[in-house]
Amino acid sequence: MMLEDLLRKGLFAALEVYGVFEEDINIDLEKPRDRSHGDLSTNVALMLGGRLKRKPRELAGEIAANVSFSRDVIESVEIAGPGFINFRVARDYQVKMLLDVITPGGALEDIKTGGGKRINVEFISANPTGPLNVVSARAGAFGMTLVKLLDAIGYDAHAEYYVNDAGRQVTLLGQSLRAHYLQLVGDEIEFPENGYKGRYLEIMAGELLEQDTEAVQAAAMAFNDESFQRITAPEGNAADWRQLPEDQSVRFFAKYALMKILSWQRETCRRFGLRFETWYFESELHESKRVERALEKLKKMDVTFEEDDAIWFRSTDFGDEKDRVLVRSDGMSTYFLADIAYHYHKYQRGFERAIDFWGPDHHGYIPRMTGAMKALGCGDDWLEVQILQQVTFMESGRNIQMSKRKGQFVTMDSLIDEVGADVAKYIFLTRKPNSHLDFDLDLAREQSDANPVMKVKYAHARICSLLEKAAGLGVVVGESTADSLAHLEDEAEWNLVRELIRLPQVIVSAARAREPHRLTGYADEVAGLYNQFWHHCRGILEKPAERREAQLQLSLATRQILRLVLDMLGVDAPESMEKRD
RNA sequence: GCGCCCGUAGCUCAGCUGGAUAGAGCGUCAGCCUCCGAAGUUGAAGGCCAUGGGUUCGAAUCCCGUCGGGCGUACCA
Repeated sequence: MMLEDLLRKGLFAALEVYGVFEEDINIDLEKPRDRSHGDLSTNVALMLGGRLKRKPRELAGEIAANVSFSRDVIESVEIAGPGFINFRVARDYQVKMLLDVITPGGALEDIKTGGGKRINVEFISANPTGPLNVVSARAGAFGMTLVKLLDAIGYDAHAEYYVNDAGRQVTLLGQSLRAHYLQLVGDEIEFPENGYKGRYLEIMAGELLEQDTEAVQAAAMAFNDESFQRITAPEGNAADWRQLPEDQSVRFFAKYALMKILSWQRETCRRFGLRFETWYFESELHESKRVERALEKLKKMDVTFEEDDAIWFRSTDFGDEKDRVLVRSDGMSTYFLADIAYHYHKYQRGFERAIDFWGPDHHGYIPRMTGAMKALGCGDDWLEVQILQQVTFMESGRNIQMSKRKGQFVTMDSLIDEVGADVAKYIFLTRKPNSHLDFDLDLAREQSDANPVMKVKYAHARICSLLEKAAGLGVVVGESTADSLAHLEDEAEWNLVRELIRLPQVIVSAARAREPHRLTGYADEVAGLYNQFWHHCRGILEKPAERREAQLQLSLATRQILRLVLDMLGVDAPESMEKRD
């Protein structure tokens, strides 16, 4: 049983005389900021004071006198301030907790309460009309870490990427590439209005010009594999495409562009350490008639109506501010309908819950989408949308406007090239999801001490170095046991222990709140406390055997926990780092 | 106009779902390596938590108003 549960149980036993039971109140136990206030603290007396018409401080005194815990667990119970009850946890018990955290099958197993339920986490899902830009990097870092967090608390989380390879934008993409291509061969052609003007399409057109059909087919073969088989190479001879009727040739160009761009996007994700179990293609929804079937289902649920020759969804019944079109008056289905079909298929694929990460420009889309899922009977909470606020990129003190059509944006690749995936991910993950983020590219490029991730990596490398040195001296660091950790003495050591044993609850709270950034805060805290311990307890290897053993064990435990957290953040934990001047 | 998000140190941001004296990094100033890794560490300076009310034992945190900033308000995707 976790310590908190143990304390709650004891407190409720003491509260029975007041007629207060578990269902009446939620007992908070938290780690006080000030260490003189003990290891854990509760405010029950303050919460119950008003209700029981008692002075909180007196009530706290009574409760404190009535709770009984084994001395092996709780060393002392004190009341303080306006009526807090503070518990001091026995140090032997803290050691026990630490062992429990670092031992396989221990505390980190106990928090796996998800029962293996499948959760779909969809993120990035950028339009396949250009290279991924840096905005996707933030979503990638968040999504991937959330997947790992959910797995850590016992769910079966599934990373998914939705590819919008249908609709008008794809046609526009084909027209754009075709225009670039024809311009290269000297044809007079007007560039499509709102076409994609990025350099990458110009370059792509140039490459295409040099390739023969076989090369294109070979590229398609290399691109396709079992996990990613949707877009195939366009048929026919590249050189002949310009001779075809426009609509046909546009389709060919679109297909080619999609293939190339998706291969870029996939490669960028790979470089950034993102793994998607599924790349889901919108085109498949149309081909498999899922879009039509979703519409039929909605009609059957009686949440649609016809007006002005269009078919509408009664999203106002689900809290939306107006009803939304599913099928336009010209008979074309909307993106919204395809999206409903997509999410409904997620539901049918057996996910207990779906979490989507969207940009702030889509927040108005939430009520209609969650509404549609409710209408289809998926359950009120089945679809959960997390909005990731905007990233503003600063360069030379100015904002960079991101526009794919104009071809002005910072690519995710250039971010990885310049600051490295680790640094980028860590920085994104120190911010909470719903706040705007100013990303200073100049600062990031400097690789300076402004990178908080370095402190954590450094602490890890330092521990590795210490353990290596110990091994070189013939010092054997054995199994971690209560005995081997029994000789911790210094306050700096206990401070570290207290932080290390918080790991399970940090993971649980970060996962439940969908706030992966709590992990970076924790990593930073652990690294800082280790550094303090380090400076305060110099000369570990020269100490008497028992002290040395305890401190090496503590270092080992710290390293294990840092590795685990860094792994969740997708950040490498290096054995050594280059020394700096 | 309406809706959503945000406003915390000079700058970039945390603040563990309402707790005790508001935190970190960068920048500034002053210390700490003949010693296991100084990308570290110890300390100083820097705050009317945008603002005015409310809720209560207690508010940066919850509610309402105001002011500022971002985004959205399509038979686009």
